[in-house]
Amino acid sequence: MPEKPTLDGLESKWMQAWDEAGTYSFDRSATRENVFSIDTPPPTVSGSLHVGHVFSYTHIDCVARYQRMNGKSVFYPMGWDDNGLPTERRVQNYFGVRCDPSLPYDPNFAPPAEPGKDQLPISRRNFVELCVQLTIEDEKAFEELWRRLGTSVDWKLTYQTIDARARSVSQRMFLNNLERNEAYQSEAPTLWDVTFRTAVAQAELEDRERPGAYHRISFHKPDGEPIFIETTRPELLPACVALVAHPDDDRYKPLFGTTVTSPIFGVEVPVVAHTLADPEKGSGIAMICTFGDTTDVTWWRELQLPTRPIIGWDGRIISEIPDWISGELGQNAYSAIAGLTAHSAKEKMAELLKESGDLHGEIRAIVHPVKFFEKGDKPLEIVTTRQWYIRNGGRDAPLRTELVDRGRSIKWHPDHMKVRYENWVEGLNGDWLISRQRFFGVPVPVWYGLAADGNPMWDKILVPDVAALPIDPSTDVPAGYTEAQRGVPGGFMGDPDVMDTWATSSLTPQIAGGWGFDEDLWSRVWPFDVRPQAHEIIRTWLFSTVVRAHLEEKVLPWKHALISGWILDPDRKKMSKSKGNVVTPLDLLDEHGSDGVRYWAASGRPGTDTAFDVGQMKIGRRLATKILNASKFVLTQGSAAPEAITEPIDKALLAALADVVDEATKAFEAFNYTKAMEAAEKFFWEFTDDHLELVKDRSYGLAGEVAAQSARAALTITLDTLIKLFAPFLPFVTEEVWSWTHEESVHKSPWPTSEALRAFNGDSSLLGVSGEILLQLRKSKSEAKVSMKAEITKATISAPAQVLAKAKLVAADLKTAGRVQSDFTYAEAAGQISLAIELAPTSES
RNA sequence: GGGCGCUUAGCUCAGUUGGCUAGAGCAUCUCGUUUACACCGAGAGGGUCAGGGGUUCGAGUCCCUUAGCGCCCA
Repeated sequence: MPEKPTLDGLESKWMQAWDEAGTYSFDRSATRENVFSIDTPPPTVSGSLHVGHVFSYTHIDCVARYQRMNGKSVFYPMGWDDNGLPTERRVQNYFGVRCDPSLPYDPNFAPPAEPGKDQLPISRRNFVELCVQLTIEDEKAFEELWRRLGTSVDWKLTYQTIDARARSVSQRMFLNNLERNEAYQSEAPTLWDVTFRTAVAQAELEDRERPGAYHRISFHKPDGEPIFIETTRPELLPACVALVAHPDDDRYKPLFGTTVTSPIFGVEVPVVAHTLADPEKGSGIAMICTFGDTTDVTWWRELQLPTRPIIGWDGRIISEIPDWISGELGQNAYSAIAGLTAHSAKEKMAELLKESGDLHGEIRAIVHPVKFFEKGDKPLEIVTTRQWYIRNGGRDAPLRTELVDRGRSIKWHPDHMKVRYENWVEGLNGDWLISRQRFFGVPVPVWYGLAADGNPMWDKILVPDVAALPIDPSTDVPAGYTEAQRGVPGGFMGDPDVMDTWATSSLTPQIAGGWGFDEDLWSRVWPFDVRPQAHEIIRTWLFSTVVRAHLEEKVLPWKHALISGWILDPDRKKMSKSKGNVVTPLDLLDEHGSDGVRYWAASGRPGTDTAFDVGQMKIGRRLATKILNASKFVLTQGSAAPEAITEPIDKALLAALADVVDEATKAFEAFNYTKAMEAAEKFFWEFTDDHLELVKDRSYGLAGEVAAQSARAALTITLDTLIKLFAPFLPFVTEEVWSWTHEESVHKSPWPTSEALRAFNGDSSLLGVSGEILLQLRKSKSEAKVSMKAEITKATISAPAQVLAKAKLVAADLKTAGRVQSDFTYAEAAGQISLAIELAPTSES
């Protein structure tokens, strides 16, 4: 035991010791009922480290540490989510390169020392190599933070969502889905990000309020009479396929079944009826285009309208003049907007309409919700492409019902988070689009046969042998073919796409748990006990994981979902980089200590958004310091056998402690780590402030050896128990204190139980009586503005007889602790305890 | 527009099935160097539990309603 204990240096000391001793190693001889398995979020390593990480990972770590002490073999792997768009973006900026899949691989390629002004085009394989290289660096920084924070992860179990095992699991699961017809391809209108030139899924969408403008435009009836529509997208006029109004709208009823002609382009389009047309909106009649928004897609599908696409994959107006525009005027107008971005085309179109006299009144500015890719910064377009989908109930009511039921049978912490899941599943409007036209991801593991004319036969899907996984169809060759047949008529071609990141990270339990490659491990961990995560990814990560487990095995992937809240800055806004209020987590850990920061994090209950508060971290650090000092005191007193405990107040302490143990245990079983910590903390401060002060002199031996032994034995038991109760939250200081008297780690010691403590038959109400008397003794000195050491000549305790009887049991300790010179006198009285106190005259008075 | 959550002391938050004379920490004020701890200790002040209505012997807690904040979904 150090002379002057300190928190400084505990992190590095114990990080290393735990690593060397394998303290957190998963014991894979344990069978399923003795395992606690955690499917923890693989963080996106290309993002920056922030306090949100520290926050939520502390929560599950507290639970993991409790379960470990509770006798479970804890399966707690860490993964890194490195595949996907964020990494591609980071590599582009970091190295100044971009992926051009048409280029050949350059084995001698080295990235420029400094990113140039223009991004250097490189082959896909070179690009992927850089992605892998950079993520390995990023992962080191992440691991360092996690270790520093004291997460009790088994680092031997780490995986990456791009590593060979993950790719293999992901591809194998996809092939299973394909075989069961749960994965399918479809040529369909798709939400498309023009910047990244990839399809995006419903789960990746977000609505953003954007300025727009209503343009009032006249179409023309056969008799030349105008009919007015209002649109925010006049540039799509050449893509118009019909006008639509509500079937009950008397203004337009006579027009249904007739045709009108579009201005400038002179294209004849039908007027149709559909209930989705809103009579209140604009003029009540709208143009349907290929495709302005998802409602256009619905109309197009349900009314079986033609397809007239004019927006290309790059978000610009397609250059070639469409064949449905025949007149010279229309063709010239189209040429004027061809090649422009949607934004520029809109302005040009407005000009042209003004010239032709078909733009009426003022352009009316509005603000309206526009769909964006959550990682993108241009509005999504809708283009028709061939994509892969996985069924998720989005267009299949029975499956949807099954998935809603699955969600309901998860034990959510807090419970109300389940509605997020239900809202999402019930609002799905299509299957899960999993193919992405990107590069750094798990390839869609199929090839297609090429017809004699060289065109792909999309329905002639060539699948790899499971034993060959993972594969890359752009370099691997399907069975029965040779590389020479790639891209030639009668040969084959690889699917050029990769899968959505979520298509792989929805399989983290399978990847970490050994599905398909370590059946022994799988049988010990599956289904997992808990999925900890933040609420904003319930619709993505949580839901997609449920989908995959349901499709594969008709089971839930885990029993519990532990949902963390967000970190809010002091203005109650979500912490974000753009606001410049993100704090570097390592600096925080340096300044307040890992235990201090963990204390703050653990004070945020499941699902509750929590203010970023260094004050709480300071309190946590103070608690850790207090634990050091109180432990030093208790352990310096020496110990004694439990049988030595004879004093009623010592037994009372243990009885109260038993209640705390039960409370903390019950809270942990309900995943309420905050409540468990608060119970321990409240008791600890009462213990140090009152009980230690009360029994200190007796413990020194001032009342004889028998009474001293009773105090010491009770103090030791209490301290040991408290250290264990704090261990899940403050792993460093508790380990330090524990190590003074134990060989084995506190983190592998058994969680305390209350039975042994209750066996002393203490009466915990004694603590309340002694505490109240102690308070009044102190108060009398405080009000007299004298030292706590000042002597009291006489004190009379007034209380009901029952209470007086209890007071007498503690009188000896109270007398010495309060520096009362003569024995207490007692007066029976109804009501609260009250004291009449006479202070010894001080030298000044 | 639909849904979920929140609103309790200056601040951050507890408050179980209604029993509360509403708690804690921080901050504030006063006092105290006491051999575990000055990164300390002791004591004190501070609240119409967002507003309104209802149920009940009794409401911070249950019901209705209004307002504000946050989030999810459309």
